[in-house]
Amino acid sequence: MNHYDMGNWVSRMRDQGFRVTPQRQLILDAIYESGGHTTPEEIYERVHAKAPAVNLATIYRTVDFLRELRLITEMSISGKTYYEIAGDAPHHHLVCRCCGHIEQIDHATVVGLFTRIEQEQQFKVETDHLALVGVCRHCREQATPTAS
Amino acid sequence: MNHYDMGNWVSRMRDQGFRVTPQRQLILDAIYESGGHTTPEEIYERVHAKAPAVNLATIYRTVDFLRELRLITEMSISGKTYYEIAGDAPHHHLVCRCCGHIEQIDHATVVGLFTRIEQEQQFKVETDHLALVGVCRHCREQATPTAS
DNA sequence: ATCGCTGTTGCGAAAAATTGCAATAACGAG
DNA sequence: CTCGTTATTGCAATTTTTCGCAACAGCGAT
Ligand SMILES: [Mn+2]
Ligand SMILES: [Mn+2]
Ligand SMILES: [Zn+2]
Ligand SMILES: [Zn+2]
Repeated sequence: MNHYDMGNWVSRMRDQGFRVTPQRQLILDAIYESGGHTTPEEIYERVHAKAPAVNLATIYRTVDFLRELRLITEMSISGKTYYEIAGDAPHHHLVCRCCGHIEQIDHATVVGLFTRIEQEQQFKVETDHLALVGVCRHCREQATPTAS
Repeated sequence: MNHYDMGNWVSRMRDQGFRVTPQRQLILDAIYESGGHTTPEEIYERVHAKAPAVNLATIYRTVDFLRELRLITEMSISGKTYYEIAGDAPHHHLVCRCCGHIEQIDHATVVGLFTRIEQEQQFKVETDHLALVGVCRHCREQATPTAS
């Protein structure tokens, strides 16, 4: 037993016919230890430090695999792709296109929209990591001298 | 005069110190003619048919440029990047992760969330092309035999 | 119409991400 | 524990996307 709910996903993985490999554990660990949003390249470096034999292609394949299993979430910010451990409570982000600052908002803020779409369109929204781009409070003040 | 509001963006481009080149017109045309969401590769083929000399690198650079000018919108669906002419009214999409079907929803559906975030967090959301992933009506019926 | 400044492009090279395939190893059965 | 099946990995080759830079060309000024 290490951290998060390891042991849970181990059996869940095996039950579905997938295999629990040291590579998958290392990669999941690396994402977890990175704390926040991390890139395949960062994951690779972290894993490579412990296990130099692990190939970069395995990183790409595995993050995709872990995402499909919903153990991690994927987010694309200005072209780059980031991964993060999927906690029990989903969260989302506001990304400032001026200063690049990223702030977090919780699921409750957006879930109203999701349920309304589900009621009106019978479409079950499952997005668990949204990135809304815009202008943050600080940059708005700066950009507005007096006018408008 | 051709279509959309050409002539408007031409001067807007020049006013900002950018140049109106045949490549940029061809690429904008290609995206427009594609109708819906299109990829850099598709844009390239379309442009290449008319002007074989245009380089693929120019496609990538130009879609980025046009996106910054907000003449087109960028959307990432399951890893792939798509572009589309930015109409006067923004719209968004519901993407089914089972069948891949994409349906459109209009800005009014989501704008409530945006204004609420603006009021509560002073963050001005400008996202004009959201892709919400989930399960469409059809796939939900199929996947639910009787239970739950 | 010509000139000069500098934003853009084409081109080749580099970097990032994906894929096919043979070798490896997880893990259920005996 | 040993074996056999087959999911997974490492590796090399491909494909996709980005980058540096010299040549080119848009466009304002003359
Ligand atoms: Mn996050
Ligand atoms: Mn669209
Ligand atoms: Zn900002
Ligand atoms: Zn569907």
